[in-house]
Amino acid sequence: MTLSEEDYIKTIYHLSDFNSKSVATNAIAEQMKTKPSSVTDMVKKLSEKSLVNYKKYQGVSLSEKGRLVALSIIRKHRLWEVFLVDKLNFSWDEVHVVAEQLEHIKSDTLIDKLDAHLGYPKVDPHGDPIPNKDGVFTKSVKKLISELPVGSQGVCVGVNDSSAAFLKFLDKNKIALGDTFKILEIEEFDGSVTISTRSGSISISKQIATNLFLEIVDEE
Amino acid sequence: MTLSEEDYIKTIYHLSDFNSKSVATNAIAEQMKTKPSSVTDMVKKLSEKSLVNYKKYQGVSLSEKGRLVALSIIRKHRLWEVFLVDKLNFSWDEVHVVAEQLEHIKSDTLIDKLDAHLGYPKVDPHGDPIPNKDGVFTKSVKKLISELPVGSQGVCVGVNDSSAAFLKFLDKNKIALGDTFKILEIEEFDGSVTISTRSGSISISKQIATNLFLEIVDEE
DNA sequence: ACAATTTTTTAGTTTTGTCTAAAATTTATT
DNA sequence: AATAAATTTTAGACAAAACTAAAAAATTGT
Ligand SMILES: [Mn+2]
Ligand SMILES: [Mn+2]
Ligand SMILES: [Mn+2]
Ligand SMILES: [Mn+2]
Repeated sequence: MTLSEEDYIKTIYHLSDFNSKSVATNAIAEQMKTKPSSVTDMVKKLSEKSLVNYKKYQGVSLSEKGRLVALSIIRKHRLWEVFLVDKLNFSWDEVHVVAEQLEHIKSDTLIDKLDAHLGYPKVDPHGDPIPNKDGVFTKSVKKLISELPVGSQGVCVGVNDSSAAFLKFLDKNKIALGDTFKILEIEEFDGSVTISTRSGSISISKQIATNLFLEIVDEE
Repeated sequence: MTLSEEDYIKTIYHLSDFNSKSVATNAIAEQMKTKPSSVTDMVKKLSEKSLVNYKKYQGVSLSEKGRLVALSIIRKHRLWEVFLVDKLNFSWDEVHVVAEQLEHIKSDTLIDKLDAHLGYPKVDPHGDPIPNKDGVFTKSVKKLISELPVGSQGVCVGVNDSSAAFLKFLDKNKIALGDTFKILEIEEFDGSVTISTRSGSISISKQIATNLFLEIVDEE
């Protein structure tokens, strides 16, 4: 597998919503910052290798083989992210770009030994689950703050938007993975939400509420 | 810089004997397992970027700029080798192939933090020095066992041949970096050398003697 | 010195992944 | 249902990095 093929497979996986549903050529092109005609060429090639299911004008979906390739790349990406944060003291908003490169290093031994060295982590620094060698991972029952009713309580376990800008914003506002939040009030007018934290209660905008995942502890 | 350009620069550096002397097209082709015509094409390209000095039919040498690029790649290669051995428990004969990939990861922050994490090592697992950020490194005064007279004593600090086969041979014969050896006898007939180790004295063939470096402690 | 050999370069292809422009197909609108 | 708009594919071209075959230059042997 070439680096480029791997990037296409990963993009198709993410756009198909972990659901192996059909993805549009234009969507892939936009995500990969390339042209639709280039996507068509590559999709044909991936189809030849039976990594994707493809019929002209019908969109593309990952085959089971392709899904396993995607999960193996995602496993590597997330393990490297854990390494960068836990061992090299990167902050969680810096690791993604470096992991984009490291995920393409080819060595099964390397990734096994890295996994062991990190103590077999289950999630990456953004709260996303790390698949095992066979592509199996536990999809946690997490919900966006914006989807929860007043009174819900849970542990912050992930972000929807993992851009450096958003992650920096969270750091500045002392919101971190592992924090426990309770929904105190939802403002109908603008969708902003008041939540309680250890250090008191704060109000977060609707935009923030739609980008933070809680793992529900208690739903009164 | 592309991955391929980096590999050419590194090869030219090694073939020029760390000496910026002129290297033959055929030598590069052989080392890189490619054809001389491909080398000529690439050398022209590197010359355009003033990474090498090149005149038709005159061979090629690294410019100062090219030398610094080479040292930066070698720095990365050797730091990753230390990481693989010290942190991930690779054995020293397995690390080279993986480091060949890792050396191309582009992130200054990454390599700085890796260096710190490893405790700023001075040499890699094969005894080769690690250049600092500015390309400065201490060239140790090491000599091949085959070049030393009877009575010499020194610490084993490096290998000339770093193939997996040779490194495995050393492990099997309980020869490791850091061991102290003394030259007891040199057999004129076949060039084999008897050396004393902690565990007794052993005889090594001429071929081994020309591939092990000692840092001289005492030369009687 | 000059012919033979070796080394190096040039010229012309190939493969991978990209692009633009145009054609084909599907989807949306009246 | 017909037309307009958007999406997708095809056709043809290009840059990077490799190759083969042939030409040019340098080196070696007599
Ligand atoms: Mn990431
Ligand atoms: Mn992540
Ligand atoms: Mn090495
Ligand atoms: Mn080494």
